[in-house]
Amino acid sequence: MRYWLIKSEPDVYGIDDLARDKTTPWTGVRNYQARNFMRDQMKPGDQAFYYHSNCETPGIVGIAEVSKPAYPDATQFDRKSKYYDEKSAPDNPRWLHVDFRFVKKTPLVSLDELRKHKALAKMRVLARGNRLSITPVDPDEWQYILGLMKK
DNA sequence: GCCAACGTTGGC
DNA sequence: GCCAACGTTGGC
Repeated sequence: MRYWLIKSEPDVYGIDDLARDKTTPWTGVRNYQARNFMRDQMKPGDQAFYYHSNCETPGIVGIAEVSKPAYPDATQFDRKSKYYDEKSAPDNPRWLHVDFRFVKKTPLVSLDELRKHKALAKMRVLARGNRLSITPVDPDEWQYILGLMKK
């Protein structure tokens, strides 16, 4: 089982939306690295920190769990979707995604807070200029952050 | 709203 | 296969 961090903008689809929907297809990822993580490494049961980006206080706000392994993203074939990709062939879909299930909301662990801890210094999400919306989290980092939430 | 950093595209 | 131009991300 692996740990992840997934980013989402609260104005687009935040933790409260996931809490309401219970599960959601993680569609719209159009980055090969992020796709490969979902396609090649994510398994049902994997846990992910839910991170709010592009908002007043960016940071981790909850936990989600992979509920369905990767399958083709329907939005790539939908001409009306902003995620439509004319270069993707139905018999060889370019974009895949997993489903996530809501686990729980957590106390906010802000980006500022994450940066304060040496144990987390290597986290991909903290790297300068990082834009990847799905990043792996080490088990040690996962446990450490859970610890921060208990304080 | 600005802008640095990054991924992708396309001309050559 | 290089690399300039472009579009997007996301913190501030």
